[in-house]
Amino acid sequence: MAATKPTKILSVKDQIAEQLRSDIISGEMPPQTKLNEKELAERFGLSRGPIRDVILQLTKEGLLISRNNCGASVNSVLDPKLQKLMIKLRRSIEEYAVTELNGSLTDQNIADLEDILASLQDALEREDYTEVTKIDISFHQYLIYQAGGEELVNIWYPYVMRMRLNYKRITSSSECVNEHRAILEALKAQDSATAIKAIKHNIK
Amino acid sequence: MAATKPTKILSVKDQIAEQLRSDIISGEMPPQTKLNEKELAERFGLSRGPIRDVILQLTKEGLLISRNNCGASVNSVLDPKLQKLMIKLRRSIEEYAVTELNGSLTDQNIADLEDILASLQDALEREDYTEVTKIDISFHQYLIYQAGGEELVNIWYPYVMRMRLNYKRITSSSECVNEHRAILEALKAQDSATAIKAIKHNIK
DNA sequence: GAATGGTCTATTGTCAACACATTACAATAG
DNA sequence: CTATTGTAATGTGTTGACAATAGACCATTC
Repeated sequence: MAATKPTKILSVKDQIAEQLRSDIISGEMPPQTKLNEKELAERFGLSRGPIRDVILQLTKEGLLISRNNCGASVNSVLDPKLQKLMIKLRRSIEEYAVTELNGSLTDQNIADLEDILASLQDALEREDYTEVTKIDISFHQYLIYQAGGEELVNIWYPYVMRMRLNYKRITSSSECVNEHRAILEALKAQDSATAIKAIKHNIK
Repeated sequence: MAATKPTKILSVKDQIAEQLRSDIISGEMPPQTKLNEKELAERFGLSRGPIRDVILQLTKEGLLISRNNCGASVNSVLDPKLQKLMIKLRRSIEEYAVTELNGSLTDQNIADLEDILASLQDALEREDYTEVTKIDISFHQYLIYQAGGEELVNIWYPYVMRMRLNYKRITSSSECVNEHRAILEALKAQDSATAIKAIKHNIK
């Protein structure tokens, strides 16, 4: 069999969730925007059932806020104190990940990460900042997943989402690629201390 | 108008979720147990819709694990390394909470907490350990909610659930009440350092 | 006998219609 | 004119029926 790149297969709900997350992160749906189930169902050509599932999921992720019988709306920015706490927690998780991964990354893993960095660079040059944000997240997610599997991704994800919600517009300079490259290089060199420093510097 | 104690009103889904959490924490549904939607729907006298919502919610909380088209099952215990990480993260959150709450608890808050401790004592004497666990959680939840609202509770909750999943049987000695009383006393005395120490001692 | 392929059943995913709650607005009483 | 109550419209919660899928079982082939 040809060693074709495994095409990611996503469930319907995951695709909808992905789309809505993009809309929220890009600022297309600012905080307080109300989500109408019927409307969304028509937009995606589905019934309300799957939409409701997605809304529940995004609510647990912290992007939306729902009240009984009153629907869901895009969550607003966090209290600065809570924001600081979230940054601290996310850092703890990512420091754990790079520590855990130190020396256990395969050549394939490194190649994958290089690919992600390449597409990050590409998106930056196209000035597609929504895409930049998504790729940025996927770089971190790759590390988290390798270190702790789906379980760890699930507890990590809400922090990223809330942080993204707070910095509406990503400060997308070329630093972005450099910061991530620094992390990758430290991991390749199996230099745990430098990797942690690089992660800390990237998460802010 | 009479100042009756406000009776907590829970949505149907929240009640189902509460029941399932109890079943899982009590060990009645050990890890790997498969959840059958139709079965559960009949048990609670509902259709599958709300049940599906609850399953999704508990999955996000980490109690269940779901795969596409294959249903959900009770999640298994964590890798010890991840468990240690979760304890660290939960401690960070609770330390934040007691620090934040220092000096800002109202008399009503303190009375509420005293009430919770009283029912904890009561449940212990009845040797109803599932109830003990639930009240234990509600004590902490009260603090978290006061410090950071629903938002903070939502990110805190998964840690508690996963920790409960790991210690199948609560080590329910009378220490349990004492540890919580120590936290409350430190808060009453507005002694932040002692409160943090007490929290740290309680979360393990 | 092991492996491949094809049914069959149990269970989940999706849908459209109905029941109910909430909100906004209009009608009425004071 | 203001406050309260009744009513209509909008949108969410729930339901039961239908479609699609995964896993088990059996037959067939090499």
